[in-house]
Amino acid sequence: MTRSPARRRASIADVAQHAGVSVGTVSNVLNRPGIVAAATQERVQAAIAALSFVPNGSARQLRSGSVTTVGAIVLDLTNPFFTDVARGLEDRLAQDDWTLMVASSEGRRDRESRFLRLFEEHGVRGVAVVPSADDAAPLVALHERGVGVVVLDRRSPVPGLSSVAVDDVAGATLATRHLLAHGHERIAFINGPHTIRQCADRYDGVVAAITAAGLDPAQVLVEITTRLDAAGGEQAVHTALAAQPRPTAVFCVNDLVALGALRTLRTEGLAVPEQVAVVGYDDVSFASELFTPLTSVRQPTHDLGSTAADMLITGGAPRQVVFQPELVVRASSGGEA
Amino acid sequence: MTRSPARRRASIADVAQHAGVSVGTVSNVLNRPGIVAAATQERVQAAIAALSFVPNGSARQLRSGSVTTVGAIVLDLTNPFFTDVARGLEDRLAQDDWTLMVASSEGRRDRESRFLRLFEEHGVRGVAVVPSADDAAPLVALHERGVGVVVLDRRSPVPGLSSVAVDDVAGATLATRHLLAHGHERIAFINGPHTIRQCADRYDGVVAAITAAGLDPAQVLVEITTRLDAAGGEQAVHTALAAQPRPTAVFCVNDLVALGALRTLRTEGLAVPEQVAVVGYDDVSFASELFTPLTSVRQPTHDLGSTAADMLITGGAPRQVVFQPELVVRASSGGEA
DNA sequence: CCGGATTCTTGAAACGATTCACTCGTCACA
DNA sequence: TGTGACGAGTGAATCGTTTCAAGAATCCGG
Repeated sequence: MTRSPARRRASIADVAQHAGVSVGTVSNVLNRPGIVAAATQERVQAAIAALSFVPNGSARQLRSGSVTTVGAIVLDLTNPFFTDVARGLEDRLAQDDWTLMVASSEGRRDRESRFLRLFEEHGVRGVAVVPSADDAAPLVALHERGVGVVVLDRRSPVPGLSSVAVDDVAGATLATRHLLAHGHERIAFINGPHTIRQCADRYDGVVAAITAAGLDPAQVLVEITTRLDAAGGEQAVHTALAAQPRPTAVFCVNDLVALGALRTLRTEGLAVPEQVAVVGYDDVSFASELFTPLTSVRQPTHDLGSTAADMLITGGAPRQVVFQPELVVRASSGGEA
Repeated sequence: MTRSPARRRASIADVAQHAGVSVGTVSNVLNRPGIVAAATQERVQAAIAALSFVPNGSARQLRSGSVTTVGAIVLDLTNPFFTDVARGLEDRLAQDDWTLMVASSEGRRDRESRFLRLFEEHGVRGVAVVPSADDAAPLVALHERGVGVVVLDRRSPVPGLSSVAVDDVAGATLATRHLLAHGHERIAFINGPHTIRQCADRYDGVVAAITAAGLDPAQVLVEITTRLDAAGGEQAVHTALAAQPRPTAVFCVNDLVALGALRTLRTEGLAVPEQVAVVGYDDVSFASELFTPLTSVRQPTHDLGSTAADMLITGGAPRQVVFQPELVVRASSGGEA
């Protein structure tokens, strides 16, 4: 307690000296207590306590090679969808006493590769990544260097990588079909950049639904690209309303964007769903309690994470899992058609 | 590319051999390129690329001692309040190219100490912790071992530790005074366990406001303890409504709890604010867009995080910063008194 | 052509743990 | 009394970097 803060951390050698044993014995007390005599063990434990010794993780890892940490990179940690996925990862990892480090790429490739490198340098056992772009090469290379890799929330573009995804084309089709069934013939789709695969897939789903209904996407659809958060939604909806003819429905690529859209629609004095219908994506927890309860596409978030974690723990050949989304209809789209 | 995945990672020695130089030179290329001849540098870089060499972070750290990573432990990563704080930390750290590892304690001491230990073993430069309990001893000990420590979202109980907090007593007083001004004389306070200091402080604030109004807390107040999430709010509000006489207002310790409370009130057919007024805490992004826009206590979340990060980076003597909260009045409490 | 600067490069000693081949008593049994 | 087995503990090698004193090579002015 009176030790100066600047003092060097106690090492295993200090403990050994203090307890009057060899370093090997201290290490044994730490890692295989079974083979050390009880009396010796006590003395060593006392020394550990006296010096408040904490083993140096770098040294341990350097020598033994193994860790039980995995890294996760998501697009946006302030989006409840991704925190729920992270929770799923954590829960499954905790079962095997592994731990999770989470990082947020903000959809930027430079941040993604920086974290990827950081994780690799720290020798993580595996990574679960929601990619910021389509290029799988860095992930494949990482995998070839012996690090477990799971692509999260989108199908792996290459067969050599595992992935856990939800069918985004189907989800967007569900939502769009619903809006078409309500008679909307002019729909704004507030989306993120197509470099993010989920955004591209959802766009395809929207187009597919429109085409399947015998309509012309060029007539029906207005796509607006924006940032994937509430502020993005606020801005984008202004653009959407300026389109001619004016859309009667807005489909948002996620619920945060939808939140922003609803906010702007309200300040603009437009009634939802009477004047403008709104549909979101993710069905986050607050969707049901909004001023106008939000129709949204629900995804099995927790399972997404836990399945990915399971793949990293059990290893094995790459597999691609795809879950199916479902549409949760609420007031913002006018209810059941 | 054709290398077997099981192969050992390339080391600096492999690179040195491949490039026909010594390990020292490779290290210099990596860390002080200035002192290496251009031609040599090129050869080494080529070798690095050829072997897809990634330096071993453990070894580097073991030798050099220093890292620029800090760990953060929050109570609940699915609560937007804490992700906003984390974002504040991240933003400030990024300015100095430091990186953040986030972990969620779920309010459990065992998880908190596990992560604390993990961080220390990995040699983090500092930690920012929202403590799960009142005992500062482990944090003080950690600090004495030379790790930077900032207590987040509550005042440090001891002078030796830095902290960045918001005045919780004041925040709760603000909210309660507001409800009293609206004529509520029977108020339910849905709170978390008092072992979490924020919860205890907010309780004190509620009591202070009631007393200051010349009323008897025992008459006015019903406190219900629950989990700090939406599900907790749903349950607790049932208990609150069963109290005799029945409360006409519910003050929730955070907005997630308030979200659950609103949900239950709606399914129970009780009008907000006419039959039951509701006030939350944190003013998360969706508070303004709820079915009944939520009156809430706003805290400077981002600043909380960035200030903490700043303290960790700049070091210096321990200081305790306290921000002031403000009340944002919306419909759920009946608007301005 | 020499001495001294200057510029690069080298090689070996750390860092702090884990691991494993050994040594040293003890004890049981023939 | 000798032998083998067994339980405890030892100590040196090892992991992959960084760092630094010292060596090698080149250059320049006098």
